[in-house]
Amino acid sequence: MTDWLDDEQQAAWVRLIAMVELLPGVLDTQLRREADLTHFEYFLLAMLSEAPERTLRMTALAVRTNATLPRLSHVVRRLEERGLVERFPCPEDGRATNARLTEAGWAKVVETAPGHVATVRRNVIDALTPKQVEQLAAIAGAILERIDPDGTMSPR
Amino acid sequence: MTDWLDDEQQAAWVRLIAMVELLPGVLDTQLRREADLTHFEYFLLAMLSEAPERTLRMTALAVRTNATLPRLSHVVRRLEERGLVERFPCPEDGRATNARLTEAGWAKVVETAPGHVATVRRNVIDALTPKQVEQLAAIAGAILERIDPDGTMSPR
DNA sequence: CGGTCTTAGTTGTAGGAACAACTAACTGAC
DNA sequence: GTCAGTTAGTTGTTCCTACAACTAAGACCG
Repeated sequence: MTDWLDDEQQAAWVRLIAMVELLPGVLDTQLRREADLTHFEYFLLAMLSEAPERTLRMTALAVRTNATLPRLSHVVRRLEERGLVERFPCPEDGRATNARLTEAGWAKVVETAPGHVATVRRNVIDALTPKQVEQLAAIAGAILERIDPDGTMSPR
Repeated sequence: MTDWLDDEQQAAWVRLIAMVELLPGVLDTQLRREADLTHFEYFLLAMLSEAPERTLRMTALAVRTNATLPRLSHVVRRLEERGLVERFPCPEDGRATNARLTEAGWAKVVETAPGHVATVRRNVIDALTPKQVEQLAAIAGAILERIDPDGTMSPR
């Protein structure tokens, strides 16, 4: 076995895996229950809500949510069917499509955010000391430089 | 908005989300390419490989891999069809089923582990200082106490 | 302009995961 | 013993995601 992990590394890795495996489920479950949204859908709506005109090109939205274009296309279609998002062709570029948050979509975000933030606090932030929060930002940043060198999802 | 996150917390959270969203894909892609396994399947085989007799009851395996029993049942069936695992009824309890790693399954783990460990090193461990590896273990441990209080996945 | 290449996005399909419903086997109370 | 309740797993359905194929529009080049 080439170059195995030592005990310290092994411990960090096992816990990281466990966390990475469990955290999405925790977030999805809460959002599912309270807003009938997956975490990905919520995140997508949140990205739109922060954009100018609450509008983004599909490609830009894909970058911000770290989704492939096909995946995004499916998800946006479903959200459009629920009236939370609308699509319209981009005037400047006939190939492009814009996605815009509807009023209902904005209301959904506003209504959903507090419960979501509370979940994040309860399960992550409040579990850590302020020092650890700072460390976590640095650690996650370092790992992202490896797995997401273009910084598409979290600009650095 | 009740009790929002401050900038420091926000930064840590955004990066954590990005990492949690991207890391599984990185692991899955490498294992898929080199061993035609998902990370979950690899992890399952690895758990079996460390168990006495390379055998575990389905329920015990579900706990260690943090899977629901239905999910585990499907995955083990597929692995059994590929000859990597075999199932047999537990002699002591007629309800129970044991899953055992076959020779082929063991060989698969042995052959796959080095590449997997290299990926883990490249994308995570080597991105961090030894100090940060230590911090990561503590941070992930603290979060797991919230999201996995029974410590099913990573015993503490 | 006509042909090729690239970019933007959609659609179709196949595979995995969550959830619910079901079966089989044990356990404990009367 | 037998009947209610619990535990162990499996099976089936629905939804989501990844991957591949396709369409349409702009860009570049002669």
